[in-house]
Amino acid sequence: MLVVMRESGTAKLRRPDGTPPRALVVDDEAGITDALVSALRFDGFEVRGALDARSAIQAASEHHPDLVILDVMLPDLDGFEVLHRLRAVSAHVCVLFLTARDSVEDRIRGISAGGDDYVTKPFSLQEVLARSRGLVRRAGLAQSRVGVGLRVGDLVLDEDAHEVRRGGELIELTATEFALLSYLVHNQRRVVSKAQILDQVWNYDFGGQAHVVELYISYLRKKIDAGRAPMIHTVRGVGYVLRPVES
Amino acid sequence: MLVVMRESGTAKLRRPDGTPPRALVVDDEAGITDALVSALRFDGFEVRGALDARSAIQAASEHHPDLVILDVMLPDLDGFEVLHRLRAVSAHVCVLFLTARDSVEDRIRGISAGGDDYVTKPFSLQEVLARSRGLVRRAGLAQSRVGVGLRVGDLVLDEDAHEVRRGGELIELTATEFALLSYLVHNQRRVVSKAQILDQVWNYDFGGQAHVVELYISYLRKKIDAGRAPMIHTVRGVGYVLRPVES
DNA sequence: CGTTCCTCTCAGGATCCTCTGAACCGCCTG
DNA sequence: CAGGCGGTTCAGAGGATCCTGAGAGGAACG
Repeated sequence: MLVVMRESGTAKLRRPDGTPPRALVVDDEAGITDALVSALRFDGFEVRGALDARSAIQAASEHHPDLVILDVMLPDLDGFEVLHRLRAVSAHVCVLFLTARDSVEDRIRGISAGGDDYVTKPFSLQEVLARSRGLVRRAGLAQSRVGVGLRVGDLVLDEDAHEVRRGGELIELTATEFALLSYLVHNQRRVVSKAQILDQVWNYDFGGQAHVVELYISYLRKKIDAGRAPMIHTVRGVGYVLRPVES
Repeated sequence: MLVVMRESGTAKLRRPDGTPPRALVVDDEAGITDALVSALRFDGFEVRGALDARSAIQAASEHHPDLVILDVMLPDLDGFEVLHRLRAVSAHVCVLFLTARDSVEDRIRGISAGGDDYVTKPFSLQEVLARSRGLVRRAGLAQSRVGVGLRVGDLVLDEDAHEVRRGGELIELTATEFALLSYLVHNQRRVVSKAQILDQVWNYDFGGQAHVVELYISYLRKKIDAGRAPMIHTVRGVGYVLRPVES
């Protein structure tokens, strides 16, 4: 259904006809919907947003998304009822549920299957993006695992296996370190500000200071760049950038 | 009728013409149907779903499935009657019955001859998937048992024989341990969350906490990894992953 | 109907991760 | 040259996460 096209290290998701994959975001909090819509759009999806179940089903029947990001708690309809109707419209759709941490979590269980996944609120945009990419990729590449790894120079990042290698050597990263590096890899050769990093990598309810970013950059350097030609560069007053060595 | 194609350790079911095997899921509970459809689809089947006998027979005559997963208790028609009509349409279709625990169990036992099987509710998705794979594989490979074993490094898992070996040595596992390992093997090199594991390996009505998963991972480690290079790895805050030793 | 085995709950303890605070460094500017 | 600013790094508290032993309850089996 979908194939992965390589292009200078980053894998780009494409449908068989060459068009970008389509996503639909459904959440009644406009702020969250907007953030997800623009994040997914920037990541190469063609996206629609909806604030309630009714318009979500409407949008799905016009737009035929490959992926639906769906808040379980909607004002008008139950999330599972929505899922069933969505499946009736387009059978092959993947669903990524958004749930509150403790309340609905257990109700999800027992219903979600291979084509579905879920993320608990509050989440980071990177988390949702990573899961979305994973779902869509797996839906299209059931028979092949080629193209999963992202490459920057001799740095390879496998989001499925949660694995990072530099020059073949496996590097152990914590969850936050991995999310940060993943963000840098997806934005390689582009300077990203500390504010952007905070927005994308940390949970949206995180109230802390940009100092954490500096700290985790420092951690990453120790693990990724240790004793090697550095790939993580500081652009003073602007942010950070990940570049392949020597260019 | 069907052959097994190997690809880097995991076996993939294929029909003789190279197309994926076709399945039809019939259950009047939409949640169960959706979950099974999605799970089978991600396992490589081409799947249709139906909520009642009438549309099931309709779908079967259009879709010509190799496998039908059939709830015995349907609103409009008896499951056995459905089976009879399905067999009229396509003679050598495999049927996997879904039955309530106590009600019809013994009647099924008599009925289920000649390659058919049944699973009692509440079931785990892994259980249904394993039986489905088994039925379809046996229907296509009556004379040969090649390709049954799944391999990850020196770990070999035979779903038919319910047998696990590491480095040739036979390892005794309980039913739950086997189901968990089977799930990990089918998702080798991919990190799976505790929530995903609960969804797939435990019965869908299981109300317990994700803590059980940790417990069974611990059991598995003692049996699989004992005194050897570990294959089961914890990814803190994310889940677990099964990897062949040193790669 | 008794025995055995399996499954799950509970709780203690160990480990690891994350973030705060503060010291330090170097560059730029006044 | 002094001071300020941005960035880096260290050390440690607190918390989250995970592991494992002990044991109760129940299912399966003879």
